[in-house]
Amino acid sequence: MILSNTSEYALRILSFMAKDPSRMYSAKYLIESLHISDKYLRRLMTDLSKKGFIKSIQGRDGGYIFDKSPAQISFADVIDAVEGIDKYTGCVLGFKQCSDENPCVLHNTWVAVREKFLSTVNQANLADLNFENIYKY
Amino acid sequence: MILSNTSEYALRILSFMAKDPSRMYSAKYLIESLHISDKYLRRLMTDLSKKGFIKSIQGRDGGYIFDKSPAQISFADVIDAVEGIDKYTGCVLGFKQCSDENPCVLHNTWVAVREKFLSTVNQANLADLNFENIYKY
DNA sequence: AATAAATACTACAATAAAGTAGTATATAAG
DNA sequence: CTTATATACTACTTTATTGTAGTATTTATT
Repeated sequence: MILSNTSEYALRILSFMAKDPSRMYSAKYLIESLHISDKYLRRLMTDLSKKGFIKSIQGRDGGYIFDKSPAQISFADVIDAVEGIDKYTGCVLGFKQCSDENPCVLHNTWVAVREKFLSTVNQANLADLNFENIYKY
Repeated sequence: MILSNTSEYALRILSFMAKDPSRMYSAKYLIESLHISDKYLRRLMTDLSKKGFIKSIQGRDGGYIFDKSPAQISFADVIDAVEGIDKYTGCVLGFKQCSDENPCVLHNTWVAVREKFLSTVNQANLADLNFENIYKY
């Protein structure tokens, strides 16, 4: 996968929640629907709360609900919060000094891929998805 | 980085060698030029030999030389040999049943990114690079 | 044949990512 | 105020990737 597992999970959870963005989702329901392990999902949800995407409601009948409008959350925001978008902005051959002015042998070719990736994850937001298919595992 | 470290190293080494594709390169020279650790580079070169990209010349004054024309080696070939291209062809949200016929919420958006990536790595080959800048560390 | 200088192989070590266990804390409901 | 049920926290375990060490093998040179 291009993204890390954790980014993949974060996007999977948040895009699942975006289908009905004003309701509260319990950890249990998300775990059963999306087949992500209990403790791993809970830890990730705590992280996403701290980053301001969602808020958690503790105690009996608690769960998670969006704290920010899904329309305000781009995929790039989520990836950046979870694993850092910087991972995806560097030289494909790993040369630190590579730049537009000082390009590596593959720079111009690769920039096109990178721009496509970045523009897509920046423009795609959680409210603008095709909800005809919502997978549950 | 989108690619694994090992893919990055493999591409760095092979594109470096492609500047002068008929000469032999010793491990020592590649290590010094590209700052990849001794044993790691050697093991990777052995793998690349087994995959048919290069051949090794053992014994005194040995080294590595292309076994196949760089023009015949695409970036996708190298990535596939080193870490498997399948990692980059799946659903961005990790749903195994996601397909054109049964798309996940992000499928159509993501296909554009994936196609750009795949077409680029398939078309880019080791002979068709811009050698104005060859970095050495 | 001996030597020197190179690659090949096998096993191990270090690191980072992913996943798990157990306890603590919070809160709605009765 | 007690209980049930939820999330939060801390530490540990597992797995995959990356990197290292040491020995064996190969071969040009003398």
